[in-house]
Amino acid sequence: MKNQAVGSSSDKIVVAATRMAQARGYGGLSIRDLAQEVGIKAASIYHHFASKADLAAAVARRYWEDSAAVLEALATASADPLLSLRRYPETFRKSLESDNRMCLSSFMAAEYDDLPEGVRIEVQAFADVNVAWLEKVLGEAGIVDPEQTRRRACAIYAAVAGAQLIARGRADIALFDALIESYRQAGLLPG
Amino acid sequence: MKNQAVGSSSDKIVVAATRMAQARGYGGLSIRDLAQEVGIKAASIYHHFASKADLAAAVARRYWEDSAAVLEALATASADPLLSLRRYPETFRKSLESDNRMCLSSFMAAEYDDLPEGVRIEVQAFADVNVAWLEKVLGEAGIVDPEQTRRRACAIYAAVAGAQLIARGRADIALFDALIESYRQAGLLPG
DNA sequence: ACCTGAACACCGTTCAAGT
DNA sequence: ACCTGAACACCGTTCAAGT
Repeated sequence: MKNQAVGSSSDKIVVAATRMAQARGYGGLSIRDLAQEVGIKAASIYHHFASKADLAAAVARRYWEDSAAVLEALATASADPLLSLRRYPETFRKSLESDNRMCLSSFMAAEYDDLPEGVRIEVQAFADVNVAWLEKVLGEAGIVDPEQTRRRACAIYAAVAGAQLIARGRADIALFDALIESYRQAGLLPG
Repeated sequence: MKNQAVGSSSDKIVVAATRMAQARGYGGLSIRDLAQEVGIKAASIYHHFASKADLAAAVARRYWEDSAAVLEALATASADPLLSLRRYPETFRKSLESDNRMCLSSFMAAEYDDLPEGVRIEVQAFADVNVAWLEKVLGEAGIVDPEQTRRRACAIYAAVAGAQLIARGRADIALFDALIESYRQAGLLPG
């Protein structure tokens, strides 16, 4: 389940790199800054990861794995699928609460052109996980034409990611809340 | 109206920088690459712009000015506000059509933490222009509770930007079209 | 196994010097 | 006015050398 023992050097690197990438993206992920934060030299990072691309791929993989676990927990915690749907935007809100950070996968989607292949795959996996979860919960809720659940799941994911992006651009978490509420009023999300 | 004469060196720099920033963001905007594309040396860029921040601010300002003009033309071209609304997503689709590029303002919203103050202001102006246009056209169409037009305008802008971001992450313009169509079916955009 | 200093080829930026 | 070569302090990365 865990790829690195909690508290190990590799683990500390991944955790710090995740936070940095959520604030500055793949391009802004600085090996030298990262090393300083972990308390080692830049060259030592390469003892744990073969390259920046490898590190970022590990970071992105762990990111979607953790996200999948959070969504799973959310679905089992609230027996009512409608409540799960209602709480879905909270997973994106949490990033903004943490110093206006954003979803690593959204940031890296923007950086598509400069993304190594191995990172791209893990970034897309995050989207897959979110859409699959939404599709399942939408199906259980039965509020959408069965033939449209997947399309609606994609739409919700894209819209929530967009709300987070625009709110980050203003460092305004209240704007995120207002956007989600507008989605509900418009009928994109269940009220 | 125009800040640089068309065809001048400054103009060529801004045009090339805009395309580069739409593909690689502010951080990925390389002065050396840019100079090479324009056919001068990197140091020469600084004869036209005091710094990378100044150049990026000029780029972002021109970007929202051009965008405002395009939206104005769209509104006057189609007398029916519902038709204007229907065509609004096309303005975001065009970036994807151009080698999977994205909205400069969306990319830079992600880069919020690393954005110089002068650039931030112009980036936010783009959002303001889009929301104001949507608010006006939504009002004319009269399809939304008058007290909710501004909130709905924000929601549409955020959702369309999100659709572009997610479609770029897959280099899949058909996904953008599907997302916009889903927004219409869900009721966020008029059918 | 884990870390490091020194080096490599880059980057944005500055500046004195050219035309 | 416009451009440039050379330099500055950075960057990701490599590697031989340390423990």
